[in-house]
Amino acid sequence: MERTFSIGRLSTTTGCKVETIRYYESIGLLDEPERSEGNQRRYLKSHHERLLFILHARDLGMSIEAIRQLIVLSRDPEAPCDGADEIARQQLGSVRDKIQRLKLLEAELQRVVESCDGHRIGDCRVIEALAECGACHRDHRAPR
Amino acid sequence: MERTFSIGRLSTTTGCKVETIRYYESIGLLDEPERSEGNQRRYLKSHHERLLFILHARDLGMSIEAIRQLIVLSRDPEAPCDGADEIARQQLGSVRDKIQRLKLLEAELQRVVESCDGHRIGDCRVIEALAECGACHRDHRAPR
DNA sequence: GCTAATCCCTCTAGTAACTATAGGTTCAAG
DNA sequence: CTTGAACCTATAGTTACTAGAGGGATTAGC
Repeated sequence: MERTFSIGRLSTTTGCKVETIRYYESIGLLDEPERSEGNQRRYLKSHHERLLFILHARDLGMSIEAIRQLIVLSRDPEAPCDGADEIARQQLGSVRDKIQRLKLLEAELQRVVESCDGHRIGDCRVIEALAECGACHRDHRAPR
Repeated sequence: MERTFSIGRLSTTTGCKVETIRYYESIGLLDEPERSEGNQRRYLKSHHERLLFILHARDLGMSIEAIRQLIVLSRDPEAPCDGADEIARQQLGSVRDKIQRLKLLEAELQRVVESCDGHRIGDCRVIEALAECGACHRDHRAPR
């Protein structure tokens, strides 16, 4: 019989909170483990591995749904690999996209921060700068 | 009397959904407008300006709480401007931080995507690559 | 073998920042 | 004056967890 361990140990060995582990089980990402006589969860090494997979993917910004799809895909080694590859590529695209948008924000915030040189709100342009459109691409115009 | 306009018009002139406008009112970011005889909201230009301010700040990644603080600050033009400046600076710091972290992710995802050259899941390394630690700084180790 | 401390259980509700739905009322154009 | 779009409130759902209450289980030390 393979050695088992408690939810607390799974937590400390993965850096994932106990509540989060139970949450992942409740939404079907982690298989339900066996239970002790007293109804406590007893995990196997396979659970540890699966949880690390989930945590890494989350760290990389993947949604729970994307991870769920990867898990489904991985169950069938004969399936074409395009699906898994595609999910990772999409994620890469969205990360690059976020970087681009954040860089625009950075420049804009820089402008906002630099616009302050007074010492009273009345003289400070931070709030004014935020009220202006600046680099904003929002579709708005005067009401009428 | 200043001209007033409906919530629908405020929505189309700002690009903010009707529900979101009502939501901002409910949490106290937008002042409650007057109502028509039939209880419908009637906005003034000042509401339009305030909403744009909120939307720009949100676009720049500020939390509702930060925006609320800016609004409170702006009500007193004699207040020292450090508060407003500080909020914008914090935001700038957190944006720079996010960019840094996303760049790390980008490199890691690039690695994951490049690791696929098979055509069956069994040969594809995308899933394996995600199961490995790679650049992860998570505090985990084998369970015992 | 017993007891205290620690761990674990379920269930419910809360978080941010909206979004959506249901069921009903008002407004404005023709 | 009718009709259809726009509006109203209230409630519940979304994502990905986190926190709390009120209990039972396990384990380390004596």
